[in-house]
Amino acid sequence: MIDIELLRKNPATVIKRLGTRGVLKKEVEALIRADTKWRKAEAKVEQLTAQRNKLSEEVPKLSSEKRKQRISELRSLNLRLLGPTGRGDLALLEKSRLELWKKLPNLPLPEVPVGSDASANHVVTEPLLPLPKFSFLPRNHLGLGISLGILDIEHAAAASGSRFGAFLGDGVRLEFALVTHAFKVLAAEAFTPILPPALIKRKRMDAMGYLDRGAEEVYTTQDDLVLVGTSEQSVGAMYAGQVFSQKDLPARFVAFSTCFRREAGSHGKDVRGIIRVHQFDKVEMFSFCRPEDSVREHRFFLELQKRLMEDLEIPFRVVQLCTGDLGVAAAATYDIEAWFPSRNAFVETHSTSNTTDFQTRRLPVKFRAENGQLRLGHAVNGTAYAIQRTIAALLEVHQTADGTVRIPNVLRPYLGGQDTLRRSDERH
RNA sequence: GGAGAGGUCGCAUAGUGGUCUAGUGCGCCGCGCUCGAAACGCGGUAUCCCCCAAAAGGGGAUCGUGGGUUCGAAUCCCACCCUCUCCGCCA
Repeated sequence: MIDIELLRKNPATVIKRLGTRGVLKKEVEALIRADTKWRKAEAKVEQLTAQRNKLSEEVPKLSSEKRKQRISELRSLNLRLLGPTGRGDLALLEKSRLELWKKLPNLPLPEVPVGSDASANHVVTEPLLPLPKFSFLPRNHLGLGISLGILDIEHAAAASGSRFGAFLGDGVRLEFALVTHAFKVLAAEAFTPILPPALIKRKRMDAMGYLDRGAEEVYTTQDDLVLVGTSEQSVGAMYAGQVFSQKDLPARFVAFSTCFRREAGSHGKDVRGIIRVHQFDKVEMFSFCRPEDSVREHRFFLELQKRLMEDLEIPFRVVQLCTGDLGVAAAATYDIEAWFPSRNAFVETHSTSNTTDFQTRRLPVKFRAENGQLRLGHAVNGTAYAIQRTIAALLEVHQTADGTVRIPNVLRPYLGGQDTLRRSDERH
């Protein structure tokens, strides 16, 4: 949720900044009106309540005659308090105010390029590594994975239908190698490793900003729990209500979890292979920090992501999302896009967002500043490795003419020194 | 899933319808005493929201959560959540 104080004090700024991401002026104005009405009603109800409390406190001191009279007065006062102009009305006003409030996305940071959709995104960094040149027609990750025997779509479909995949053999070992490497690199940067729950309470998911727009992406259960689409949601949810000491910030976490997405709005997109599936695994970075540090923390996350991709020797570029392409909770987002030779294109493998106080306000997550003041924290999240997409990119980039795939140096120690992925019937 | 116990201010505890603006102890902060410290004494020490705002101030809500009874609820009633102990089931 955005800062409603800011909206009250400076509505023009909020309208302008949200306008850059496609929020209509009337949506913001509707909230202002609802807020004003609610505040008036709130003041009125509180005044009646104060009066009620005062008269009620005196009851035990009154003589029995006066007491009867006072109690009947209080009964009628309570009727007013609870009636249509009292608390009932207030509850309705509060509800509609909250609904309008929750619908507004986060304010983009000033440096975010303005644009209406992905076509206005800025390429920040061109690939540092040269794009691979092949003397043969490069195969896609799906064909490679199947022929290497590390990817099984067919049997996964038998179990679960479309948009599912299973890793086999070296594919499994490759996943664990990536996970182990990410945890190793990030542990050295003061990230606390965490294996969080993948099912979280609906209200926590709501606080993280994933239910007001895009709720159709979320798998639900019969138990008021929802499946996470990223462990960012789990880690944020875990620290709902937390008050950190300032000295413990930034509080960094590296999480591994399976992620579940319905992909309801992506009809026909990336249907083949493991680029876009209902279930995937991801190592995720998450940090709670001071507001004045979140921009720096966000850049730090981007640097870590670049390093993790460089370690895999996969060419990539960095894209800064424009205002119109930002997720609901994000104030600024960078994507990393890896080179996919079979597509002759870059495909998103990483994303890192500064969500400022949008999520921490509702969770809430605060910290005790050195002067004793209680303040809202900021939250920053970012992909370390999205396993399926990363393996897909790795297969494509490091494929060779004979159908084998070179394993990047950095991963070999985790694989007992193995340097190549080859068909199981070619081994020995 | 079943049985039992419990959830009150940072921690520990008191509180079974109005004297609770939730007491006490510990911790923490400030002041006093002291060369300094300990001890001692005095004062302070939650969060959210509304009004008015420069500040001060006024008001409301919160005793796990949500309902209910009542003029009035930490206290009575109902439902739920969580923790602990045991049983069952299970990886």
